[in-house]
Amino acid sequence: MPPSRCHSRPAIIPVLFKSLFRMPSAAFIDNKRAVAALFQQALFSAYPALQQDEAPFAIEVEKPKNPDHGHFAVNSALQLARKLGAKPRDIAEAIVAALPASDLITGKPDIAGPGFINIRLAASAETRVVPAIFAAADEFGKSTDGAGKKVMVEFVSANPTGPLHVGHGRGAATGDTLARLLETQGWNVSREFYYNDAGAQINNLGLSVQARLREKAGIDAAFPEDGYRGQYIVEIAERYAAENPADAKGENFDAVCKFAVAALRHEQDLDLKAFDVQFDVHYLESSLYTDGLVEKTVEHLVRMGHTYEKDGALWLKTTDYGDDKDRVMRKSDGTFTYFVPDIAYHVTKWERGFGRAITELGADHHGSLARVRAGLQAMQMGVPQGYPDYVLHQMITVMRGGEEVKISKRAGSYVTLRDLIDEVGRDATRYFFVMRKSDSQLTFDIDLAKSRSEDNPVYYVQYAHARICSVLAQWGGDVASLRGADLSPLTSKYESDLLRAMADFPELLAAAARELAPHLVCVYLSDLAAKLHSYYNAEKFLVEDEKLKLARLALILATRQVLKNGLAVVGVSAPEKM
RNA sequence: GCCCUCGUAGCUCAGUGGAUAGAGCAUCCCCCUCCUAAGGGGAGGGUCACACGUUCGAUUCGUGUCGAGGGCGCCA
Repeated sequence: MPPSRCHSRPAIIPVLFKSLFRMPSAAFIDNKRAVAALFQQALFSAYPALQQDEAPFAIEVEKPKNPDHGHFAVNSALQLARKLGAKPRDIAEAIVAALPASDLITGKPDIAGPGFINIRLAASAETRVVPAIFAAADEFGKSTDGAGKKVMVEFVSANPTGPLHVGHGRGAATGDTLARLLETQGWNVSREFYYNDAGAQINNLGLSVQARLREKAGIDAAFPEDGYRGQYIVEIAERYAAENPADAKGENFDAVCKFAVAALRHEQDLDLKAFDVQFDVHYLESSLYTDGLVEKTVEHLVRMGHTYEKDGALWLKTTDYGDDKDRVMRKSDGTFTYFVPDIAYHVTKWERGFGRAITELGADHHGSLARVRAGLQAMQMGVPQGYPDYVLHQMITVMRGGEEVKISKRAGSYVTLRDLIDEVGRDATRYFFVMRKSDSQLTFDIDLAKSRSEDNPVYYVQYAHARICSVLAQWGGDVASLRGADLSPLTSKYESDLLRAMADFPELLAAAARELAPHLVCVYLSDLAAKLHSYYNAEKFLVEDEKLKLARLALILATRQVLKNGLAVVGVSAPEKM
């Protein structure tokens, strides 16, 4: 296991405490809460009876998507219309009339449409986010809600039977971004890779390599029917023969298997490193057998009484826990089915102190979800019912030359993760995989990604960052001096849009982590970049008016910080030049 | 047949219990004597698959139908 991450882990704790004291990102959220509190007060003063309810009505403040509707909107008048037996607009009038004076809000709230109350913040409240960003810097947007609790994110978990393909790439990008997201929320995250290095697949791998060795040695041998036909098998065979001249025919089957697995694991590790994905732990399925955990798990399940013997096999009554049919645990030939080590593995997650675990899988494995959960419940060892959380990513359709490329290890047709990283670039590949909701299918057009890489959305976001760097460089002043800039000249629509978008960042990260939805970060970044580009084209930053210039530079400096922080969550670089 | 996910612009995809459903690409028209045009502004393009229900309000929630993908083996 790579030690680097393990060593860096303890550093999280002081960071948490530091940010707790600073509360860097609380500024704008407080605006929202303060507005809610004002309206709560107004509501109870206009309708005192509401306060007497056992569950008093709570004001909800939301952000309207249409900017013409102000910074915040309150829809309580609509929600209360029936209960109060009054027209929504009349209720809204009464609430607004009862509103206490406050320097938070500018002007009188509008009553619009069917009964929305639209609120505009005072400029001083709006710009508060900028100094908050400067103070928190790389920590802006983070939260301590996770309280340092342990969570494991298991992802990729490819069998060591071939190179990583595009599907693994999607899993790697999704899982790693999830891990980064949880870290922003103060969780103590461990990234884990589970190797299915036991069982029929490995046997099959060994047979495939062996067949190529025999071919090489001029022995007429049939290639295994379900064998792996990829070119990489031939290469492994060649290397095996070169490094083991005494066994050029591959008669030592165990040695061939070990060699092939080691070679493929090494390749996979290199690919993941190139993708900037690092694991804390690589867990070997084979160790579950050698450590006796599979046997132990089976014995425990039998003792708990959710098993039975039938047709010479041992069955687990997964139907007791919501599965649609019972599952065989031990086959009539005495070997275990794959889902037994799966359960044993998840038991170790719980026993290793992970109160929360997230398993990132391709959707083609979703069948294992109900079985593993059922198995954990049948263990009756206090594991919560929904353990572990699952994030499934849908299949990828790969297009090349206008035609679909069928991904098949056995047939040998392949687009590897390495191909994408080499041809499209790490940043673009990661961004592309994360920008789509993981449970919708995505089409990866290789030609488009390669030949028109400038159309890739990641450049749009990175360009915004680079543009800001360029402006600041031309200004040539001391960036630190912008920290205390007077922000009152920031009054345009573009400036207000940027301020509001940046103030949303902490909530966005919290929501993306809560929903286990990394793509929301990309959606956000793309939106923030668009606001910067619009601003750039509409206004000049390096203007004569010194006060205005410094205010604008402070604003884009803050924007650069938020872009950088967001890109870091997705694992994409923030270049200073492009 | 049963289970899971999805169905939103020509294409690839976001989004939401609320006000006029968005972006990129593609098509068309504009914008660099000016901080990077890898950019911006504008036009066209939609029965949010369909039906019924819940709701003051449904594209969003529920049920059903249709369509796409995946899973349903003593394979992993």
